Amino acid sequence: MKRPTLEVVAARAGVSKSSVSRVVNGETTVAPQIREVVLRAVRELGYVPNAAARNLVTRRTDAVAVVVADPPQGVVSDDPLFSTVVRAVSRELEAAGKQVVLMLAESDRSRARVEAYVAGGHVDGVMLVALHGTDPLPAALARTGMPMASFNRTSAPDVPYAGVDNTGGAALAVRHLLERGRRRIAAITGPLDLFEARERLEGYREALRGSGRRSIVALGDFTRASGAEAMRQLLEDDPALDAVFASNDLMAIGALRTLREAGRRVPEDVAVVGFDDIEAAAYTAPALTSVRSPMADQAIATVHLLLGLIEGGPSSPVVIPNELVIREST
Amino acid sequence: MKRPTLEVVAARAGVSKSSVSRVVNGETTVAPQIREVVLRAVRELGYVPNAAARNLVTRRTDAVAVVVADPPQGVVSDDPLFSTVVRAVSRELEAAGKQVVLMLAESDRSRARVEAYVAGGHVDGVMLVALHGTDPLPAALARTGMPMASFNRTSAPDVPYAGVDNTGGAALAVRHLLERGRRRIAAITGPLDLFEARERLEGYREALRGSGRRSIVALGDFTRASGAEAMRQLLEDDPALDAVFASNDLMAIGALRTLREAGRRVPEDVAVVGFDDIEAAAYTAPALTSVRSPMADQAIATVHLLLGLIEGGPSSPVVIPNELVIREST
DNA sequence: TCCTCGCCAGAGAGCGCTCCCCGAGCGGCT
DNA sequence: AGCCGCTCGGGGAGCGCTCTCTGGCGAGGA
Repeated sequence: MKRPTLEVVAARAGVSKSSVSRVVNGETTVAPQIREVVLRAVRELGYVPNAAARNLVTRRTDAVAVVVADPPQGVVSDDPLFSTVVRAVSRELEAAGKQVVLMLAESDRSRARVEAYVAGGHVDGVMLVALHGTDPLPAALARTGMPMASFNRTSAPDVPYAGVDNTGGAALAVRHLLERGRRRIAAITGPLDLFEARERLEGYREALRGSGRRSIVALGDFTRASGAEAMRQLLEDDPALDAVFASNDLMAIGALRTLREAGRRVPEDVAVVGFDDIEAAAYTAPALTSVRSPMADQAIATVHLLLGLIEGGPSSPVVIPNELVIREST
Repeated sequence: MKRPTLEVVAARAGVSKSSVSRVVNGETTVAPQIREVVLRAVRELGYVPNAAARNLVTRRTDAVAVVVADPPQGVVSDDPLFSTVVRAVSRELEAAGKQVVLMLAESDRSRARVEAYVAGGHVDGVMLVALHGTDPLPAALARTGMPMASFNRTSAPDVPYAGVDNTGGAALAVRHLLERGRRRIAAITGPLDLFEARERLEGYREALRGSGRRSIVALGDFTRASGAEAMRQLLEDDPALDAVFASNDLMAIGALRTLREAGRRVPEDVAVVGFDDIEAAAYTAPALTSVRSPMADQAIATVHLLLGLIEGGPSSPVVIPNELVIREST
């Protein structure tokens, strides 16, 4: 089953290849009756342009690589971040007529693969998601000169990004706990090679600084399991704590579980705040207070950043504001 | 910044284009010293083959479309299914040297886009995810003759798929509830145009049939919110119920919330079983008993089905077995 | 009436690659 | 020694498209 080519369509319509090409590409300098007859031929033959041939000569691919980079153990694997972001990004890129080439950069091998692919000019631009702060990939990709934008800040300073106000959001959460009269407020932080994690921790410290309260920090990796484990450690270190700020909701969910097992009532004994306001936050028992940072908006902003860059426009980081959603856990 | 071509590499290495092509494509009929000198030239120039040119002549694209089809309201949007499946699929396809082109088929427009894209021969095969039973897309795509495999069964009978034993799994869950001595066992079903939902409901009915118990069914759409709502309705319809089987974990989580609000203790007053055993199931309060159906395995099986098909091999549906994971909720 | 200008269709040269085919070279057999 | 056959490198056509350039033709001005 061979697909018709431009030439076949031209023959059918009784015009030249050039004219068919012009019509197909929507150029205006075509007489109406020619356009008409060409369009009919296209329809009758079910003609679809061969993208490979077109790319070969135009040097455009109409494709964008969406690179999702996190370690194999999958810090974000079951994270709503992945689905939310990838979906929002796809939808937006498709609306802009771009194909989405999804690439996972987990191992060193796949990183090299991504780099070669991008350097090979198979895409018009690159969209980065979920990068470790120490990951060399963004810098390597930036060196190819390919237009690029990142969901959240990365280690490469010149890669434009859309991010949320992590520091401000964390401070918001902690101040809320202080207002509720909590005195010993612990934090569960994410992996500190991630900018989000560092900034959220900074916001926690900042808010606490003014209050004269001591900071108590346990390290997690943004997964539920790590949140549960960190909570166990916090309870051991300071049994008198009466509040916890978790750097993301998944860890907050893990913390809730540990608290329940330890017989602590939430929020009576210990108040809990999360970050991200994922959908699951409204379904925990008790429902989780969380800092809402609209990931979909952030994803869309990143896409627009990238599209602007591809068009040759300028780019400046975008910061998405966030707000506190108060539920039962505080 | 222009990339080097085959010809440039050939000149540098002092051999013909043909030889370079052979080396690059790993053909064996090349003398070692030629291979050596070519490889060095490739390295020195940073040569990367132009995929467009290659595709143009070989008619292979080394790309696979992963089509995720669900309505815009996003039945699976926050569903771990999306991230788990898309990740597993990507990883497996990348290992096989295929590019992953992610396409969402939500609106009619995007469905048409997918169809045109596939018909246009831009990919070597199609992988279908999350399709409604009544969706005309699988049949339309099947008509293009493109190799295709589906994650879960679809309405098009001749599309090979990898699925789980939905009927058996549901029956497993319900029999477990019966063994626990439950007498009024309700079900929350998913949207009935999905095969999974229909089959799981069938399993519920089948297991109940032998026991002389009545079935009580409420309709959900696989989201948490719908599970919560369905549970409210079930409590209203039959306040004496003492167990619920939810067709997926997300709805079970919603149901748990409603039960908590209604002051019913789980599992003392009402036992709850879910389906899928997503990671969150271990973190609900109380932790959720669920039918484990390894989605990643299923995704991988689907990929292998597709790859086999692309290679021209035969194909027969694969059914992944499942097991019951018993936790606190029953 | 003739020339110029503008507009629009057609011709054709590549884009970078693969792959068929040819021919050179060499070893083994008669 | 001559011939056959086999291995392996090179030449070059052609994949389907775009885009520049050319050419034809009608309109308008001198």
